[in-house]
Amino acid sequence: MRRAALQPRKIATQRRSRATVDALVEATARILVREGFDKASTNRIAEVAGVGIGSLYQYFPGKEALVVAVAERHQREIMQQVQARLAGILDQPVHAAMRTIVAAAIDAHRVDPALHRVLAEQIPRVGKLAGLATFDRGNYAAFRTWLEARRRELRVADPELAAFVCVNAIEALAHNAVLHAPKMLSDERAAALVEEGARMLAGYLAPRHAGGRRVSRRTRPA
Amino acid sequence: MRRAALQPRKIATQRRSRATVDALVEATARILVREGFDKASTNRIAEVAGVGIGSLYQYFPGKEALVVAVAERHQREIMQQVQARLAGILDQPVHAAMRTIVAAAIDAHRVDPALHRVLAEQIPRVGKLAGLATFDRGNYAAFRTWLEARRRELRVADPELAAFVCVNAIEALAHNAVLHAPKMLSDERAAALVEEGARMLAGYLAPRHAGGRRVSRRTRPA
DNA sequence: GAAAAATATGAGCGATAACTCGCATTTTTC
DNA sequence: GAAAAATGCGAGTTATCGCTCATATTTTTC
Repeated sequence: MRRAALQPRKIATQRRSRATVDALVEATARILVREGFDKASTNRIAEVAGVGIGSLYQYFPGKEALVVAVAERHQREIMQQVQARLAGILDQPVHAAMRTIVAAAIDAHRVDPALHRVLAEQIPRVGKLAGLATFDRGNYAAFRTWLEARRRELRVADPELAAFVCVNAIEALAHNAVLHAPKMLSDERAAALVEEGARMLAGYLAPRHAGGRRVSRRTRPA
Repeated sequence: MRRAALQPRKIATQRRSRATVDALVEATARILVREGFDKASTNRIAEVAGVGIGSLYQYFPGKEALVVAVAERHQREIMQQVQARLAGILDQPVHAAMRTIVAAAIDAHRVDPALHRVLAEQIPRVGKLAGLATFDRGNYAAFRTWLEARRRELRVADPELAAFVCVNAIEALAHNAVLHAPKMLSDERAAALVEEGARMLAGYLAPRHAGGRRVSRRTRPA
């Protein structure tokens, strides 16, 4: 009788209750992928999870919270897969770094394409979901940091602007290749796509010498 | 009693009934923008349109059809605004052409940003909606045609791949600038954004000389 | 201007959703 | 091993949705 009466939702998580929560999140993900967002009612989620509806509402205030939990789990998986690949990026020349980033972005979208699609489509509706915002901001900030670290080798007048252009281009390329144009990723073509994307970005950031050598003595007195 | 009994929906459109249809479409657009997709129930649409629900179902088979009608109207408005600007593109050098395209894409998204956002978010859910598919395919095909017409001046090994890369980059830039980063479009910065995008694309398509002059005698024996 | 066709209406039906609450079962505590 | 907490349950309440249909009103036809 500690504080169970109030704050009826999402409180305790010890022992088996953890299994209940996991089952609910897993069921939500399955339904989102196999039956679509509209079929993911709280009643159905509980049913698929093999859990009573009452239990669902003990841990989640509603359907949105379940979807958020699924999105966060998915994001965690992507992050793990991607961050390892981006570790060595500081030691690579510009063009190679871009190749790494584009390839990593595409692979990130391939972690669970069906789920990623549903989440990407539905996230805007789900209470503005801080999750995706965080995710994108993270990519954006990381890229900006990389840009500024390499500013000497590049020709970037406005890092914020350049980061905006690059991050959006990379994300769009990866997203649409995986979700809307699978033909672009069939073996031979996949490598070509990565190479083209990398060439575009490297050419944009370091115009004259694609290799990444320094190119002009200064970008501006500022 | 021509054929009214069967096919009860969406048949006749003469005289005042046209006004009813217009009122319904307009009401749908208003609700989508002001209250969101979820609040756009058929009952509410009819209410806002000042029309009985029965009338709604005489012209539209359901909510989806209303949303499709709104999307088609929005797309028509965009097309009118954009096609004029892209007319002179064949006479422009590569870099200038890219500038025109990027600027046109951004302006297209500015026709009615709030509505565009809702439609972009909800369209994936609405019966696969042929509308957007048509729209994007059109852009894609048009760009490919332009690419092949200019093949001599460019360095494009695979037009399909290049079109994919460019169209996605342009669309993402415009979409996110207008809908997620309005700060990028405040007067001075807007021009810079267009210029950066154009530079990236032109550099990608015609690497050595940004101006658009010919650059290599052939891309491949194929 | 009367019959017929077209158009407009809205109460209400059936379905389904989100969510509650009183109670059963399991686990922990001492 | 008994009391107490934690956890699990699901029939039932409330709300809203999409949609129909019998009927009323307007317009057209001749």
